[in-house]
Amino acid sequence: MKVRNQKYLTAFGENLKQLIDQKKKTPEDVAALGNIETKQVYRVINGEHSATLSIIIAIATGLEVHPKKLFDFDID
Amino acid sequence: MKVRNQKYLTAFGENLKQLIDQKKKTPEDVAALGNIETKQVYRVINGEHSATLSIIIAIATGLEVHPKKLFDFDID
DNA sequence: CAATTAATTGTCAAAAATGACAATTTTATT
DNA sequence: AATAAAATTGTCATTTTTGACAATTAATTG
Repeated sequence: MKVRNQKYLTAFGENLKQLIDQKKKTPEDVAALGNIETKQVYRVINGEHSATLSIIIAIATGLEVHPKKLFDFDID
Repeated sequence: MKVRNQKYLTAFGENLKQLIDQKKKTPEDVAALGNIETKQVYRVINGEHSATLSIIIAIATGLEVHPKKLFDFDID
């Protein structure tokens, strides 16, 4: 992965994890509803990958939240 | 490109274009400030690619807007 | 309208993300 | 503690994005 903004990716993953918990879902639930691999969800949670827009939208779909919710946090 | 959600990518690009105009910037300005290639910005505007989170964040940086602004629109 | 500059797109190698399944680790149950 | 089930991570081939620069098209100026 291009380490352009690892800090942001980590924060993004933490926020995603919180949202999943708040929704009382599991990464598997999200993946199933979003039609992607479970591993992709974990990769994003862990900040391992700079996920593509397609995956991000799929996760929002699987989470049943508006995509902007995934970005509704601040760093530093 | 994986054609998982071309419709969304197109809408995302249109929204981005509007934001750039509103900010009275050019794709080149955004790219320069975000430290990415100008072509990347055009690719996203045109919905050609499912851009990575890194690129999306770089664009938000270059635009000087909060990343969630890039997702603040609805489809259909 | 020619010439110069700015804006946008093409190309392709290199790098990175995705998908599919296996493997491992963790958690729950007895 | 052992077993079974669930949750999380590893691997690697395939597909896709990114970066760098060239090439083209559009806009502006003289």
